[in-house]
Amino acid sequence: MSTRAYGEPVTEPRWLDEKQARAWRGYRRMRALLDLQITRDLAADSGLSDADYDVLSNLSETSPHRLRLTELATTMLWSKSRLSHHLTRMQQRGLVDREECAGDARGSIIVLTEAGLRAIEEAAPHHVASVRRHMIDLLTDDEIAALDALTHRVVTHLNETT
Amino acid sequence: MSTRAYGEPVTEPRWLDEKQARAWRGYRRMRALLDLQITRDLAADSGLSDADYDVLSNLSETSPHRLRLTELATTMLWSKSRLSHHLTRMQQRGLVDREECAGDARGSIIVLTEAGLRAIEEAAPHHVASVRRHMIDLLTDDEIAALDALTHRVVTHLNETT
DNA sequence: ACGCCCTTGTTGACATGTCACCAAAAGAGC
DNA sequence: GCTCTTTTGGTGACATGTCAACAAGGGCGT
Repeated sequence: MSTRAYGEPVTEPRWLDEKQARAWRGYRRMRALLDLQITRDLAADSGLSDADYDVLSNLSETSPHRLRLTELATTMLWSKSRLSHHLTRMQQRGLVDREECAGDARGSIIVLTEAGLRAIEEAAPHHVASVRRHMIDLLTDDEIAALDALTHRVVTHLNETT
Repeated sequence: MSTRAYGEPVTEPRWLDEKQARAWRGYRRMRALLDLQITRDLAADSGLSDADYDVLSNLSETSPHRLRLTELATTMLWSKSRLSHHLTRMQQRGLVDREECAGDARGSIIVLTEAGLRAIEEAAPHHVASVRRHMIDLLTDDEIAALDALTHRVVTHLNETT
């Protein structure tokens, strides 16, 4: 006979075993600490926030340094609202600009300005050094390979989960 | 003779090689997608935010279900200010309570309420299932071990960087 | 052309996080 | 006991993120 009391879930939850729990907690802690450190480095070296850097980085990787707002939002996994607000602030600082979209009067094309380009070009070397120092250079080749494989599998799964 | 122009950095930045870049981008993307998904699951299953869950989880893991604010903040890597604000909101929802600290009149002891305990106990199984579904169960034993080793090494390094 | 529905980007209200500052109390040195 | 410094937790102003609603335009069928 079952010992399950009224209201208890039918299936006993499958808790994480010790190794899984260690890995999960380690991931969470690394995530938090790495974020703090990289944010600090970025602000100290370049006066940019993570969000600023991401926007500039994505824009600078396109050929004519411009993207539709929706496209940029999708790439960055941001809501259009969040991006619009953030771009307004970056525009006031002269890092990006908005252009009208030929062929779609609703459209807003986000352009990397000269100042924005300079900002990301100056920030990038410091940022890469920071990423190396606090993570990449601490890993073996095998670990880099494992991280690559594992993260891409999880990403694929999450993309399919819509 | 050097071709370094005036103002250029003395040392050429060591960019990431292809494998490192793939791993780094994969990590960043997994981080973002996993966050979104787990936040969604948590809200849908339990009506809690990530922040709520973290607070409740840390409190529930202590013996008498209470912690000094500073201690909790340190454990969570949050600022005292952020924690204080968040606790005020959680207190209004009845999930936690503040007690005076015997022996230190400045002190604020954060207590998990009955409602808070119920909330975390109901949320936990769903949350673990979510973590499994979107990450842990997608990894091999070797990958779990690699993740464990790698994250703890990075965490140790970051802790030493003060 | 017209009606209909979808997409686009923005906005304002509100939730949350950050930062600088503060009062009160604890702790250290004398 | 008495300064002086540090720690503690909180607060308000402000920066940032979320959410729902919106106006304006595109695209489609007829």
